[in-house]
Amino acid sequence: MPPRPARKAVNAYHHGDLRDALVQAALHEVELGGPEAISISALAKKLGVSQPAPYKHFADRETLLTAVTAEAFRQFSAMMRTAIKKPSKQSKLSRFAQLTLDFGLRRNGIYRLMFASRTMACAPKGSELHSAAMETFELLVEALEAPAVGLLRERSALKVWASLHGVVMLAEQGLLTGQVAHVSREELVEDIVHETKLALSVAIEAAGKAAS
Amino acid sequence: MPPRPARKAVNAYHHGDLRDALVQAALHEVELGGPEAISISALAKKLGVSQPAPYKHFADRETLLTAVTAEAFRQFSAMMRTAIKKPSKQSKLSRFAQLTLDFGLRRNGIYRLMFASRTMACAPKGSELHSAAMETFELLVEALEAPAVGLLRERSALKVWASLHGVVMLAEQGLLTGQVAHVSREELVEDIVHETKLALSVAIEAAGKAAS
DNA sequence: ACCGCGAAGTTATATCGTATTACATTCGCG
DNA sequence: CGCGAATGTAATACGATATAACTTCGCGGT
Repeated sequence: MPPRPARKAVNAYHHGDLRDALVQAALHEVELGGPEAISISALAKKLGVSQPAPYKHFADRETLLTAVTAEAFRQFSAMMRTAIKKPSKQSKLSRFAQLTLDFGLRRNGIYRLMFASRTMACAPKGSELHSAAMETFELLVEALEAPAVGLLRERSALKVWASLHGVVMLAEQGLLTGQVAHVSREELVEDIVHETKLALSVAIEAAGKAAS
Repeated sequence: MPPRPARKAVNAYHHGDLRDALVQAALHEVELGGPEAISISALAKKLGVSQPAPYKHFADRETLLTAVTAEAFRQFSAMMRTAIKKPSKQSKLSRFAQLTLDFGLRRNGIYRLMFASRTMACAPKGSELHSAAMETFELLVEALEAPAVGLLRERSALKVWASLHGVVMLAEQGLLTGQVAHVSREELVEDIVHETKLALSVAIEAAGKAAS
């Protein structure tokens, strides 16, 4: 199952698993300073290898970024998967939404890498990255806990996804302060969740009536 | 009213209005290649001045970016202002929304500078940039065409803003393709507009009853 | 009229990050 | 064991940011 066997450091000359170490280290850097913060040479120095060594594993900075983004999506998915699995007082959708907001603010650097950088836009359709992102989206659809009626679920999921993304961005950019300061982020998210559920159930019912 | 008198090129040595020329040229570059594309030295070369000349007007790259972003917001606001002024079959909100989507996709580089870069997040509260952004938000509130009841308008505006932003981002990143390809962007936006109006009128009515 | 100061530009240079090329070391497999 | 592929290093070119020190010019005061 693991694509790369993760061999241990073989000796002093060969690092042993530089590729993976690079991705992990980069993820750490991105968490602190965002996508712009990662520097090939800085990573190389931190890992104790020569500056051009990373280029044996990644053609350029962009390629590394893409791999890091894919890893970030996998971690995000894993988190969500466990979160919506265990029973709770809240609905799955609500937990998904609140966790996304939390992730987006706490680990904003990574969030921006995933959702607000050019990296995603450049990912070809079948790529590792694109697949990882689609899988995350599937989790959201699942969190809706609604029957599959046409593409109603997918459409609702898109709207939630978009709204959540917007809230995170606005919050992070300080545009949720000022006049609307006491509309808390959490409240706003609950609003979105609530409206989404309502709209979806109405749409499903309407579709049901139309069919009968 | 104009902060800078825009003097003409005085002679061969002094450019005359380098500051403004830099902002305009940068805006052009951003439109093509996004925020990362602008390079002080490239701009200097394009404008026919020496490479360090821009630093007489902007302390560093970040500062230039901030000025460019503010200018972008002003242009965006101006566009919206005229758009929601003239009468139309569509509602003001609908036009605002569709125009935002259009702007976000057509002039994506600039859009990303405004809404998806670190620049905004770093703008202090009273800054030129922050004010320009707030003014744009006010236009959206105006486009809602709803009476001011508490902060209900502002809350709705935030939700629309967030949703629109999310749709633009998703569309641009190719995440609106695939299974949900035939849910068109425009349709999605109309959905958002419609739901927003509905939710807002319900909330206002509820507030009215609670008061009586 | 002139002087001089400050704004705006220039040349030269330090520093840093990306990326390539040519060379060295080690792994693993026949 | 020995050879090729993978992986790492050293040396280097390039381009961008940024600063320092010097130059040019407009303008306001005397």
